[in-house]
Amino acid sequence: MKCSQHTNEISATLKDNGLKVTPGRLGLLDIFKHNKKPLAVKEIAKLYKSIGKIDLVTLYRNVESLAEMGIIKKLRISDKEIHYEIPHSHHHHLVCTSCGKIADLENCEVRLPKTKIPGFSKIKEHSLEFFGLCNTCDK
Amino acid sequence: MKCSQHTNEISATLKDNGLKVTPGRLGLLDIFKHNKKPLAVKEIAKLYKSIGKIDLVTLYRNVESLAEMGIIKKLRISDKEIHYEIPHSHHHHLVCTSCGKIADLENCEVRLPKTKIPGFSKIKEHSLEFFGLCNTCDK
DNA sequence: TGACAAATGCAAGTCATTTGCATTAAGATA
DNA sequence: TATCTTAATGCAAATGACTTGCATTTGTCA
Repeated sequence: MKCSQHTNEISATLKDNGLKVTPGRLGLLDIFKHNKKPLAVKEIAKLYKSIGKIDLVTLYRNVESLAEMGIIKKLRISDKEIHYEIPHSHHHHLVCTSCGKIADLENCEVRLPKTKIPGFSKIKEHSLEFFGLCNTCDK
Repeated sequence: MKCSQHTNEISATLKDNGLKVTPGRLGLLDIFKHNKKPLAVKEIAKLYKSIGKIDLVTLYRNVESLAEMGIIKKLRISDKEIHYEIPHSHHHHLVCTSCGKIADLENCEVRLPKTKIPGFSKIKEHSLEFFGLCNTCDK
């Protein structure tokens, strides 16, 4: 079964990083698995209600620890709140600066530089975001 | 004189956008002109002390209105606060996820896509940021 | 199974950013 | 230049995302 296989994989990753496998974390990952778009913690909390109960604080802590181990990615695309998403196919985002709507931008042909930057030893990830107005707000 | 010429230019831009030319705004732009790196509002306030007095709230409001008219660029590179910078030569940033240190990344060879995105009419700007650990934090 | 550290929930705190409102000052007009 | 209109400013207070402290619960592993 693909699903439990995935869960086992996740459990293994959690353990590898010294994190315990808890219902709270599995539920969180389940939400990301079924919502492949950037989610703010408040949105996650709303989605969480259908699968169980969890404290906002725990959500903040779990989301942060999962981001640290690279299972989910932290996105700084909003002025207000941090978003997280599960990395699927390489993509970027388009953000409406008026209403905050976020669209995925697939098949981006960006070439990233392999430049060595003095003063920085480890580059873990990058983020490319586009900002503008969606059709609704541009009126 | 290059300096007053620049100020006149700025004044014109302010007026064109229906904004009044106030000492507060000119001082703010002066700071950006002399500090070509991302600045958080708190840092701006500190720099402002040497040229005059201004309320933090006014700073927030001015920085926002200048960003809206494209005189300065809003950067979402920190988890904690918004940064602004005056656009100089096209560049991106490298951010240390541990201490928050920011480095400019010049001569970036990124090719941006000319893709048309459904649902979005106007794309105003983009931002490409790299996240990692600086030499100091990577120990 | 029992010990132990990590995970959780609750209450309270922190801090960047925003809002309301009365006052001041730019810029247009007479 | 005096006046008028409206945006800009400063202050106090509010908002809201996120964090922290601490007591309790629960995975994990010997």
